[in-house]
Amino acid sequence: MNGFKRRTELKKDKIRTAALELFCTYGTDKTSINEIAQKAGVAPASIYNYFGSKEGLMKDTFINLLESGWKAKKELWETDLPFPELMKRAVSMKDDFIDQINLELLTDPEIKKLIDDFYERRYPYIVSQFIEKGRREGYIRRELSIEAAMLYLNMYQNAVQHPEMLKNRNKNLLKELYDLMLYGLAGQPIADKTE
Amino acid sequence: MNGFKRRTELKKDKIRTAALELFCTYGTDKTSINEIAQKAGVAPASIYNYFGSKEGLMKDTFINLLESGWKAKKELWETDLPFPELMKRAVSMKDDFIDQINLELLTDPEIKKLIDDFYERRYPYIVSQFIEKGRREGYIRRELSIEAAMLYLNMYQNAVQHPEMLKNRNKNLLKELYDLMLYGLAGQPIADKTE
Amino acid sequence: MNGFKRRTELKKDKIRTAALELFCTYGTDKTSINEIAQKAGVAPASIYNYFGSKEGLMKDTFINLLESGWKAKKELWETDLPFPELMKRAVSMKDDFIDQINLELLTDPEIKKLIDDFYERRYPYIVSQFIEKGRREGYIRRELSIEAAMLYLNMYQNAVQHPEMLKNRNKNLLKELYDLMLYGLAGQPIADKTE
Amino acid sequence: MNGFKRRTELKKDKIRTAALELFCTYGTDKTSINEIAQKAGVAPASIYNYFGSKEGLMKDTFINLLESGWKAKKELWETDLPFPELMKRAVSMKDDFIDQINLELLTDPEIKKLIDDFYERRYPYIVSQFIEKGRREGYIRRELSIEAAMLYLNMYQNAVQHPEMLKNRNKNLLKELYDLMLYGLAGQPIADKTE
DNA sequence: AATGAATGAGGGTTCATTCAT
DNA sequence: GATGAATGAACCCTCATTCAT
Repeated sequence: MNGFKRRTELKKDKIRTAALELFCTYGTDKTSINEIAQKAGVAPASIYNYFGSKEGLMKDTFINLLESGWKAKKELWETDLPFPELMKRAVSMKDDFIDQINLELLTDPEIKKLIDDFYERRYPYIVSQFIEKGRREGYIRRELSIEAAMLYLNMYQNAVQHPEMLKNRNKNLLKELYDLMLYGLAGQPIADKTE
Repeated sequence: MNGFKRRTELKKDKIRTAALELFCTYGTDKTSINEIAQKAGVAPASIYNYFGSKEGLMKDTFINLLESGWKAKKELWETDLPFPELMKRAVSMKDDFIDQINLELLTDPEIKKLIDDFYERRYPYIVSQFIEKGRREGYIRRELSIEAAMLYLNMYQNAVQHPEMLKNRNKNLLKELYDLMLYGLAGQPIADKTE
Repeated sequence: MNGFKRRTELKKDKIRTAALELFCTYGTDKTSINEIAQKAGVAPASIYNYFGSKEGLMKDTFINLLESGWKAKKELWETDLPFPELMKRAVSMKDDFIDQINLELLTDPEIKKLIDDFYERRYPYIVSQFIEKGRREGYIRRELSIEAAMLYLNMYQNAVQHPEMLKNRNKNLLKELYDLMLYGLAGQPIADKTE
Repeated sequence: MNGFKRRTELKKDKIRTAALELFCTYGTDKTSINEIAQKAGVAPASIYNYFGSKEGLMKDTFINLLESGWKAKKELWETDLPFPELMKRAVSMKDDFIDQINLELLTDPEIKKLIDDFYERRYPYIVSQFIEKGRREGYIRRELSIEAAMLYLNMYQNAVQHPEMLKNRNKNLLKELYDLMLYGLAGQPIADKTE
């Protein structure tokens, strides 16, 4: 890559960074192209030169987010942590993955395909590995389907990352939630092994 | 109530209905007063006559939603269903209650007070009754806190009502989720008693 | 006048009173028909029944003001006060007469005629009497024209009633102004005879 | 300054000119951004690009007016004209200075400060010089306060510039007014030295 | 290639006025 | 005749996008 393209790539990244931060802080709707341009130190028109439209920039941002989130997740799964600890970390992992960016983009076929790929192939694969580990270590009963486990994980993730939850971050409450995750309303909480 | 006021009330309701639907579909930001007016078959200015401002309409919509949701919920809790059935219904009950409408309204003191009242008094009361019933019937272990139970319920509710879930409404998946609710990842699913 | 018409006249007056007060406080532009109606305790449509339009109401208000102002002024001139005192009172007399109501009405021929009548006939008549009195008592030099005297009086009236003047109502400043009125920049102030 | 900025500055000035004229003719309230834009030959949105808001444009217009008026006034005072001529010119000098633009802007702290500076420092300074000159040349009696002189000048300025006065611009009337300025109602007019 | 300027389309809101009862 | 409801036109303003340099 020559110095010309490198400088271009640098500017694109500055735009991406600015956009991501503003999008996550104020939402895509409340973030104007002008604000992004100003924060990135470029002219508004440049954003159009690079990304075509606001939706184009959102798409780019979203895909980047998805991929980097995927990478982090994959790294986590590939560690050798004991199952309960892995579970806790997976659940509490910041996941701008999917929630931060509004779903109205889903009309875009490229995005739709990516998300489908993600949900149909990549995510199930990783979750099935998670479940397999859980089974091997005796924490997950055999008959649980992957779909149910995926939903269950997402559910916990949403709950744990809910603003109210984050605000009153309460150790006991979190511990109870993790117990519920393993044993449900009826089951017996086990003695804590990791904390 | 004379015919005059009745017709007024009717129009107000048409506006409310249109607003609710559009707010829930597109979000409050992406819904313009013009759209609402058109869908309700009134002039935009009429909405201002009735509700003062867009925020006023949002407030009205939100409060209505909250109260009618509360009423339905209360009725449900007061039935005599066995605990697992009650749990399923509570969780699958449509609850635009709080999630559908954006939280930036929370600046309004009236709304804030209502929500606080709801979360500090009404909701805990009902959940504590729910838990008590679960304990009596042997489905909930004694040491579970009300806070954790509230969170857990909300979590399931959000999951069950998640668009994707609703789209692929899958009997088995739901059943698995309910099992997870009672017994977690590790526990033993019991033979289904209600289905 | 029967009871019917009397009640009608009463309502009209309530509207007039409300309108005058609001017009003078906020200006005619910033006063809405709805506000007037509410303050007067009638329906907005009633104002249209009585006065035809907002401009109609403004016209009515303006004429009333003009006439009542005229009456007060006339009464003052007909007293027997010594000239300097008369002058002070004339100048400091609250004169919503002409300034309070915006001049864009002047397009209306009826108003225009009234104002012309006022400025061409009634006001010169009264001022000429004032000047005559001033001359008789030795306070006004003989060669001063009526037009100039009219302007001069208005000028002082505006100055004395200027908000800033009213705010810092300063006895000495006022006294100086009255001296200037009689003797100008160059002349000798006389010993105060009235205060 | 390159051609780019020059053209921008030109457009800004076109907007300023259009705004000033319309503001003075119809008042700031009755002048819409659309009208200004049309008269200036730009898009309404451009006005917002340049001045931020209607209030911003008003502020700019007002400050420009104030400063340019000040400059003209200062130049006048610094000439060597004899006192009566100076006085005439000062009074008849077009002074949109302060009266033309509505006072509701005074909420803006920047404007408020400017006006205060003007009325507390700049204007008194110039008037005191005027008075000093008048005294030296024997036209102003020694005991007259600066406050009174300021008021007196303003008063004449308003009168001379009053629309009706301008309409019927009458040489004799004006001359009488200037005599009144120097000698009041009672004093002796001097033989005219300048005309 | 990069930019600052320019804008059209649309948003929320107000209000004098008319309409239906 | 009196009213509350209803509205069209206009206002200020924002912003994604295009244009001229």
